[in-house]
Amino acid sequence: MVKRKWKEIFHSFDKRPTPSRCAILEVFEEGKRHLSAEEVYEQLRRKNKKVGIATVYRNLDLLSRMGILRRVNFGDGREHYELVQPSETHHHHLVCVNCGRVIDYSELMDEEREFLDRLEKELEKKHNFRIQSHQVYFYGLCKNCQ
Amino acid sequence: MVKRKWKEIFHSFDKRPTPSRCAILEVFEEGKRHLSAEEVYEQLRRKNKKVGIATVYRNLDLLSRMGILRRVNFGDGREHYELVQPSETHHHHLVCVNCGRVIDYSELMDEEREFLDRLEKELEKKHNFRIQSHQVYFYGLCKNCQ
DNA sequence: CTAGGTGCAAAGCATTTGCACCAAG
DNA sequence: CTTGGTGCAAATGCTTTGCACCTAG
Repeated sequence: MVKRKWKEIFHSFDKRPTPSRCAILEVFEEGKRHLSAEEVYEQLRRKNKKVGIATVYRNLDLLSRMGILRRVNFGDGREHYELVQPSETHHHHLVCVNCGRVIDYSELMDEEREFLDRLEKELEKKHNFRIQSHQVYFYGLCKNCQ
Repeated sequence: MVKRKWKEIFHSFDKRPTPSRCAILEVFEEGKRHLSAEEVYEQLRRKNKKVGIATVYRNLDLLSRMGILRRVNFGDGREHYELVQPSETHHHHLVCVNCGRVIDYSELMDEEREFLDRLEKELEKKHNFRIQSHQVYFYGLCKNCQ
């Protein structure tokens, strides 16, 4: 089931909540995080949804432009996508430089948001730049790779 | 001229400071920032250094693994590289989502470092993760694109 | 000499595009 | 019936690799 809110977003962009698009959103709704296009395609096949890989790419791009998904890049040579949670203004990752494992974290988010908000205001003024979002990545070794 | 410190790093990795490698480092030393492989290649041609593009890729990778360069990704489909400044433990960017322009900034770095250091310690303990570095990206519209 | 480096061309991958066909408003 | 959406295959673009040749220690 695709949330009413999403249908509204689709219509506000003059786009249709097609079966392919809903199926893709369902994959992310089921708890899968930061998936690559190929991984989304794989999940769809596993659920017996036949969607071409080109359609997956086109819709991941569309959903990102609509603000439903967010592109993230972990330096493994392909784009990954994750659901933008309604209450969330940003989202951060620990990336293992050895095995590529990615951990999402939310520690100290309040403090972090407070600090980054202040920094954003400063940067906007100084560089005449309108900041829309930000991403923070930590790189290192996960417990298995140390 | 390639700094003595770099030669030492090369030798500690059992690699040679070849003309190609020195020429690549010189491009970055001349103030060029976050260049793609193709852009490095172009700069070399402009300086009449004949280095194959494959060698550029191989050496950008090598220099990154040696910690002399850092890979950065601005979401434009290719990797970029920049010099790691000796005194610098991290480096941040404002990326224009419209034209792709990238601004480096250094405001509030002390406060930022203090905050991020604290966050890193917390994350390391909680996730048993050994953090080596981090990157912060702000996305938005530059003054020309607003 | 001998391992490390390089250039060139070919190969590899992730992603995009052209086009004919399908489907919803 | 007309615009938007899709599948398929071909094309693209960045990056890597195989291999023969070159070069510094």
